[in-house]
This record gives sequence, C-alpha cells and structure tokens, in this order.
Amino acid sequence: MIDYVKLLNEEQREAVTAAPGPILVVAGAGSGKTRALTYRVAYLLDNGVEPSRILLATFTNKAARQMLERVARLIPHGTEAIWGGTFHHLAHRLLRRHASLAGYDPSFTILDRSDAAELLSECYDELKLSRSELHFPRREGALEIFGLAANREMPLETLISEEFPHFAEQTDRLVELARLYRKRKQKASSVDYDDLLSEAARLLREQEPLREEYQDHFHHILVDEYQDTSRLQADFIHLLASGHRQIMAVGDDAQSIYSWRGADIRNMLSFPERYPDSRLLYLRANYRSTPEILSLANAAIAANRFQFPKELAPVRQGQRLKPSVVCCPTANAQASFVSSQIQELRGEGIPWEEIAILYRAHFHALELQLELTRAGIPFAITSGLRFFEQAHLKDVAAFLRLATNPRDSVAFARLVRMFPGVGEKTAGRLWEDFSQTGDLASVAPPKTSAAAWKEWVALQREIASPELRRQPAAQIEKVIDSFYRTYVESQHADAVHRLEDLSQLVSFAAEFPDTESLLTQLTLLTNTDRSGSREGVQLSTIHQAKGLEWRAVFVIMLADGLFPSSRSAESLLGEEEERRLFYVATTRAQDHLFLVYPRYRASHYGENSLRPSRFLSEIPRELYSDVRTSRTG
DNA sequence: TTGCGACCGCTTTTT
DNA sequence: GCGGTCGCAA
Repeated sequence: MIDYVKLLNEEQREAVTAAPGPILVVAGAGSGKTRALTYRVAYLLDNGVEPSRILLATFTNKAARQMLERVARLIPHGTEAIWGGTFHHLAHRLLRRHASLAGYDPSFTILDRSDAAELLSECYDELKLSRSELHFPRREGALEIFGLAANREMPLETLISEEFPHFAEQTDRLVELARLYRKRKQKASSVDYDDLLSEAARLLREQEPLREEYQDHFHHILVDEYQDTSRLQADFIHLLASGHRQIMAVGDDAQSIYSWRGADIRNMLSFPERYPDSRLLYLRANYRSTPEILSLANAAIAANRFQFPKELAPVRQGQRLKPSVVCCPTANAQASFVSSQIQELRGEGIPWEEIAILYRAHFHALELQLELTRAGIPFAITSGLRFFEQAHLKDVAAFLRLATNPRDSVAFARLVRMFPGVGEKTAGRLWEDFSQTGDLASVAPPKTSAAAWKEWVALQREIASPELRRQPAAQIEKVIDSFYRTYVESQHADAVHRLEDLSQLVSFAAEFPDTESLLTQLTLLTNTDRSGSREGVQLSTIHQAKGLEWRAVFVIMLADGLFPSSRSAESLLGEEEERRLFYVATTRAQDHLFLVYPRYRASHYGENSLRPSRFLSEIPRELYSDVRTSRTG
C-alpha cells in the first residue's frame, strides 16, 4: 500500500484522496500536478476501481506515456487496461470501434495536416480558385479557420465575421470550400484531426444507448492541462463524464498557451457552473525552482489582467543566485554567450541533459545550432520537421494506406505520381478509372509506365493480403525491396539517409499487430519524441517544453517582435498569451535562469535593430542581475 | 500535360 | 533562405 501521507503534501493529498464528485484542481507550475494525477490514479486502483473504468486524457503523447508509466511503477498489475491517451487518441478509439454506427467504414484513414492540405487543393481546383488568390486564405489558412470553427463548435460564418473580418466578403466561398472538403473526405473515407474529436462527440450525442453505455462504463475521468482544452474537447469529455460525474480536471490558467488552436480558458472558469457541486482545490507549493527564480516568474505573470491571481510559494531555500538578464550585441554574440555559459555550467558539474535552451519559434535557434556544433557541445533539438512527416516516410505509408483503405484518394494520388509521366491531371484520371472498377489492374497507365504499373499492382495486391496486414513491418520491407528503393535512388541524392530512415520505420512497425494501428500511430504520434535523442543540451520551443524542467534554462531571443512575436503582440489577448508563454519558459528552470536578447540580428531583409522584450521591462530591477556581453562573436 | 526554372512572399506555436 | 506557385518549353 502506498504511503500517501509521507509522499504527498497536504494540498496534493487532498486532491489525491478526494471523495467522489467533480473536482477542479488549479495547479501552479512545478507544484506536482503530474504527481497528483498519477497518485490519484494509483489511489483509485488501490481502492478497488477497475483499471478499465478509468479514463485519463492528456494533451500530448508524451504526457500520457509518462503518467501511465509512473502509475505502472506504483501499481504493478493491470494498468494497461486504463483508457489513457491524448484527446485525439481517445476519440479515435471510440470512432474506430463504432465506425459503422457513426457512418464510417471501419478502416477509415486519418489525414495529417499535409494530407488535408492535399485534399483541400482539389477543392480549390474544383472551385476554380487560384491557390494564391488575393484576399482569400491559402490552404493552410483555410484549414486553420476550419479547425478553429470545429474546436469552438461555431458556425463558420460566425467565426469569420468575429475573428477574420478581413475575409468577410469571402464567407460564401469559404463555406462552399468547407462543404466540398467535407464531401471529399467522406468519399475518401478519411477524417482529419478535428473530425476525430467532433465525430466522436457527434456519435455520443446522437446515439443515446451508446452514450449511456460509456457514461456508465467510466467511473472516473481525469483530465490533464484543462486550461488548454477547446470547447469541443471539454464537451467530448463532458459527454463521457456526465454519468457518474466523477471528473477531476487539472490545470493552470497561467499556462494556457494554445488559444490559437481553440483552447478556451472559459472551460476552467465555467467548470463550477457545468458541475454545480464541484470542489475547487489548489496546488500552490512550488517544488521546482529557487525562490529567486520563482519571484521573477510571479512578477512576470502579474501584468496579465485575465487570470486567477495566485502566488506560488517556494518550497526550496534561497540560494542568493538571481536570474540573469543578458544583453548581447548580436545574435551571434548571444549564441557564443550561451555556449560559453554552458561550458561553465558543465564545469560546475551540471550534465548537458540538465541544460535547456528555449525559444519562441524554431528559426530563433539557427545561430545557436551553428555555434554549439562549432564548440563541440552535444545537443538534441525538437525540430520543426517531424520524422513521420518527411516525404519518403509518407510515400511508404501511402502503400499501406491504400492497402487498408482502397478509397484513400490522397494516398492513391501520392503513389501514382511517383510514376514518370503522371502528374496532377493524369493522377485524377487514373483515380476516376480506379474508383469505378475498384481494380488497379484494369486501369490503363501512361505507356511509359506500363511495366512498372504492373509490378506495383502485384505489390499492392500482395501487401493487402490478410496475413501481411497483420505484419506491417513485412509490408514495408516488401514495398522497399520491390519498388521504393529504386525510386528513391533515382529521385534523391540523399537516398542512403532516406533508406536508413525507412529501416527505422521497419523496426518501429514491428511493434504493431496490424497495419491499421501502425498507420494510426504514424498520424497521431506526430510528436517529436520519436527521433528525439535525449542526449546533450536540449533545444526546444517553449510550447514543446511545457511540463518539463531542467537545472539550467536559457530563454533566448527575448526581443520585441520575436518574443512577443510581432503578430501576437497586436491584440491584448495575444499579448497576454505571449506573457503566459514567457511564464511557462521561466518556470521550467530549477537552479539557473538566463534571459537573453540580442540588440541586432541579421534577417533576410537586412540588419535589424531590436529592442528588449517588453516582458523584461515588466520585471522589477532588483529581481535579476544585469549582464552585458562584449562585442565579440 | 508534365516538369523545370524563375520568381514571389513570408517567417509562430501542434494534436 | 526556403517552399510554394506560376509560366513556359518540350
């Protein structure tokens, strides 16, 4: 039996052992939020709750995995039956299981961002819209608007007039575009990320017996990072939770940083209205940071108007080492300052892995990567390029997609365009032919590709066999051996690297029982933690650093226009979110915190003079020490 | 109709 | 500095 009294502080213990009923836990940064959640799950299991009756929803794959692993360490048996995962995973699980009831083929495909953009391109063509038409959003922009509408559960028209008034005149065409897009997804038996959530929610809303079954099934629902849930996500959870109404939502309003993707802080604020008998608990003791770092963080967030004001209290003793604010003449000087400071920290015995460099946007880390490489400091970067989104991996996945879902037009188009002489138009015509007969062999490809086509048809048939569909790794090997190796060697100078990635994919695939679950993971596990090496100094965006901690943290490029980014700083709400992002960054640090900015940075437009971030000027002078670096670098 | 080269515009964050 | 888009030649 776990000794909850010894292992938890009073506030944590109250949350962990709370009696049944709806509970909102407002948990500050570094207050042991994950600890409280994992112990809560353990506590429930300890008290005889069946694992399969517990649902644990998180935002990222990493958070889900971490918590489930920790629970498994506390309670050795049966924890794999817990319904744990990201909102998208959980929604997917429901939708896949009850696909027919929801009006889908059970082998539907999940479209990632670029697949969705591909399908949307076809809709632009159908509407005879140029892909770069003036005063009309491009594909990515349109997808963003559609996604926001879905997550806010708002009609497109309303969203456009409220948030995108500059597109108001295009409302009709955007609505039409959305309709075509929906139709094409349906035809291709495909769903995008937002559909996973909204279709699962619709399923539960419309199918009363099913809803009641699940409401009855889940005895305990726990939600992590509640401040970052969208209305759609909160409603999805609510649909599942309104049976036993034993929901524990944990979050920190000061760390809400995803409003651009539909996160709505009102979910947290209105929790007591949605669940009138709910209790509000606080975790306010910060275990992570020195008092000096915490004072700075508290001061940093104080300027926000829209928040539950709360002071975090340090558990740790003062070490009299204030955070540093460092002014560097240039971005290169900033890089060399960080680099030499890292060497120093290393000299004090701090391992590389305990040092992180955080920034607002990926491109802010450019100079730094060069400098660290030059200095021979090992580092790992959570790159913007995701492993599974690279062209060659998507190419290979397309073979498998078509094998499981013959209606997947996006995969089909991707495949046939690998043949010489096949472009957009021909791909479309081949698809017409194929979807009519349903037989690849009866489709007539361009003459130049006839032989290769035949070979492909045979391959496609082979990997679609029931045995091979239970061995995704073998499928991929066949694809590479019979077809793709030759293709990639003829197309790409760096074929060797690409083939290496593919052999990584083979070993990854070996862990899956069937093609379908592999493909699901490929699209839902877009997280960087796949290829991400944990060795060396960690370079990360602040968004990706959420929930993590390091002994030493550098926040770089703290210059107005970069952080806060010029686009977000235009509105008050945008600026407040940037400030929360700054708060998230500073609260990652345990012992050392450096806030660094350059005065000049060479951009593609030329040399730019920069001003220190407005967030720095909001911090009382006595809370940090000022450092100025020389003009070297 | 494809595929290549020139040019344009933009540069935030992610399941 | 790059990816995407468009125009043009084959």
